[in-house]
Amino acid sequence: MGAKNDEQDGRKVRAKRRRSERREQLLGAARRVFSASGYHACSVADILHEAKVARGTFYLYFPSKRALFESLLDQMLTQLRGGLIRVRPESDESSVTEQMHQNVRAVLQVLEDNRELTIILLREAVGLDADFDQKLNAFYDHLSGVIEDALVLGQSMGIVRTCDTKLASHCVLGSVKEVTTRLIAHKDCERPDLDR
Amino acid sequence: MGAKNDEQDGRKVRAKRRRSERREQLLGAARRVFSASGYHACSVADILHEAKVARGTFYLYFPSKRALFESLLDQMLTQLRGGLIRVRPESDESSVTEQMHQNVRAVLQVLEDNRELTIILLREAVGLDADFDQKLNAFYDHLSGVIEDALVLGQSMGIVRTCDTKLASHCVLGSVKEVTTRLIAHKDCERPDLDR
Amino acid sequence: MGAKNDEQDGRKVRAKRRRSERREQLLGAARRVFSASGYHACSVADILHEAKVARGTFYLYFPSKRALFESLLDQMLTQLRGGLIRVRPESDESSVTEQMHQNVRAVLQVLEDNRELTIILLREAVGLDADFDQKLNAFYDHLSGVIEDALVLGQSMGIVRTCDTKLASHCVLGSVKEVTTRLIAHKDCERPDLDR
Amino acid sequence: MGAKNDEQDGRKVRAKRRRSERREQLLGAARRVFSASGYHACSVADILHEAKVARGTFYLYFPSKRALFESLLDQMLTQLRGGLIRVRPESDESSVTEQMHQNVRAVLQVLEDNRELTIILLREAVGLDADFDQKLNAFYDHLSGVIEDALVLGQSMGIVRTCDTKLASHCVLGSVKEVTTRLIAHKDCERPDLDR
DNA sequence: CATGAATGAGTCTTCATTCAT
DNA sequence: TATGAATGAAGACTCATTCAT
Repeated sequence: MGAKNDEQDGRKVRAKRRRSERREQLLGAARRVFSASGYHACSVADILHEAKVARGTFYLYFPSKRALFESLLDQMLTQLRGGLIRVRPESDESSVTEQMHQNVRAVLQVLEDNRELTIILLREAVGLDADFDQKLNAFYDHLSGVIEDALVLGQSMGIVRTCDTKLASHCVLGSVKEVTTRLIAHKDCERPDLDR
Repeated sequence: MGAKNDEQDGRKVRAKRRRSERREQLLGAARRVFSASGYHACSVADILHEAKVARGTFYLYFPSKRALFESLLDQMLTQLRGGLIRVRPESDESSVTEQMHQNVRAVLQVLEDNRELTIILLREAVGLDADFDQKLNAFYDHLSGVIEDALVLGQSMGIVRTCDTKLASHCVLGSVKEVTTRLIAHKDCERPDLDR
Repeated sequence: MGAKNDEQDGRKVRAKRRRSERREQLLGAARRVFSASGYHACSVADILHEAKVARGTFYLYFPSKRALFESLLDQMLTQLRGGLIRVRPESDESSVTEQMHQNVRAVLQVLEDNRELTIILLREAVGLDADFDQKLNAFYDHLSGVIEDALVLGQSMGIVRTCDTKLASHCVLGSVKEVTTRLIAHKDCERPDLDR
Repeated sequence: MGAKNDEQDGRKVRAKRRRSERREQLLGAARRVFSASGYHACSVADILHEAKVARGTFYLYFPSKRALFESLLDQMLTQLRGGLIRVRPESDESSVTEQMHQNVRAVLQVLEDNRELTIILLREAVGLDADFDQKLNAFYDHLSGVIEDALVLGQSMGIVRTCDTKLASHCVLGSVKEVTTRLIAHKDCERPDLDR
């Protein structure tokens, strides 16, 4: 009996693994084709072809093309959020600056490691649809909030010039976006790590 | 004889006026629907409906949906370029800062006056198609060039901190884009005019 | 009074002349474009362009594109019928053969003089529409009837071999059509006048 | 293992059969509607309706309406070419005449067995488009070449009267075309097999 | 009479999604 | 679970014809 259960469990586990592998296979293919030709320019058929998977299989793993794209976006946002730390006040000034740099570096690292996803984030996900826009906005608000906190802290410690921190945070965010856009467009790998 | 020619000429002039009015009518309608639902989400039929114009009429003024969109984009880029002045070196320091502010104000003004076109520029025209991307990039390069010149000048006069001017220009550009995006999204009309 | 009537009459006559000139202008243009690209491949716009006439004007002279084509076809059939003579029995044998040759020559002459119309007759008017087909068939029946009569006569005089005259007439007709088709296609102007 | 492969193979074979059945279904429907109303007069929708097949299915089997028509035409030409034998010189005179008769009979047989395709060949495919014209011309040239060879051979054997064989071959071809046209138009099934 | 802007029915084609095997 | 044939709604675009000037 136990043996039979074990056997079943093993089968289930293996099945689950296979399932998530297939999913990943599709996500990877989608990442490539979306980043290459854009959401609208590429059809489900393109993804299928890239993933070497049959039509019906696609809909076994994702309810729609749109949902697949959403997964891709979420994947990106999660990774980005993961690398982010909230800058903590510390007695040591250098430590604070260091934390900020670390954040910037982390974000840039993720962006660079996932060039395809970055393209999708900055080019394809913009203006696709109201829901995506909201999701992106929420993320950017979060990001800009983190930045603002850091700036406020910096101001209180005298490291950062006095200014409208909210506005400034948007500027920082915009700067990062713009510079990244340039990077992925031009593939010049060198970028100075002095951001502001 | 002269009378007949005059008559014909008059007719031609009126015809030309009516033609450009119709064109504007279509452009206006397209501006509204594109900015509301995006390029892909809205069909030619939507524009037709908004403009209260028949199907065939559309193709009398534009060879394709894409071409109409291009006109819209060009319209925006032209306006934006028009408001821009190249910052000139002057003996007076305040004058230089003033010129830079003036530029920023001009750009923001155009953006604000054409909320719909701005949305199209910042949201819809991104990642649409290789040709559009190129056009946009060229424009942004131009813009960032103007900014860089101003920064270089500012540095030589000691107004601007020493830094990588190219990178800085991208940051400024990114800041403007991001802030503008926020503005058109949130409709909070007030924004400080101190940029950097 | 008489003078006034004369004046009016003169005006009417001139008007009528102008009218038929315009008509001819359109027919000529249509002949050219139809023979060049075929009925379906060429639009009313093409005819307009060739005739240098405005859109509305077209419908002042012809109720539809189809009607114009019909006029063209009728024009051709009339010309062809005109050149045709019914072979008459004569005592003189050579005279009969001569009449038959004359007919063939007349038809070929018309066909050659109106290369464009011939193309239309043999290529464009085939399979266009049930009505046209009927009209064409009627014409060909007439033609084949004339031929048959001649053959019967020839047989009774011992000039023509004994055979199914109806079938033979179709063969003669088919031969003429095929050879003509070759002629207009290859533009080799020489053709032997021995037909059977 | 073998079992699994066998299973797959079986499936593939059945799929291939179904595929060509569907294709035939569409070709058949197209044959009917094209021969009834002509290429231009009938829309893809008409074929769909006749074949009781969905819109998308059509484009799964043919890239375009034009391509489908081309398949139809090719089908006809292939059949016609298939029934054709090149007349071979033999010592026996009767054998040669017999070969020629056999050819004529074969062609007429194919034409009669495929009334719809014949209509398409003789009525619809004429003057459709430059490419089709070329294809047809090539075929007719081939045909007329075969006929000419036979005539030359006949002349050398004294069976056929002395004349311009090239011209005569066109006449024979034209005769066959014309007679066939009559046959499919009038549905009188009997025709004498003495052709010339 | 002449003009040409406006019309809208009609056509082909695409593609995300479903479903029988 | 995997497959891929079938589906049909939806889209862009054409063009013969009408009509106000």
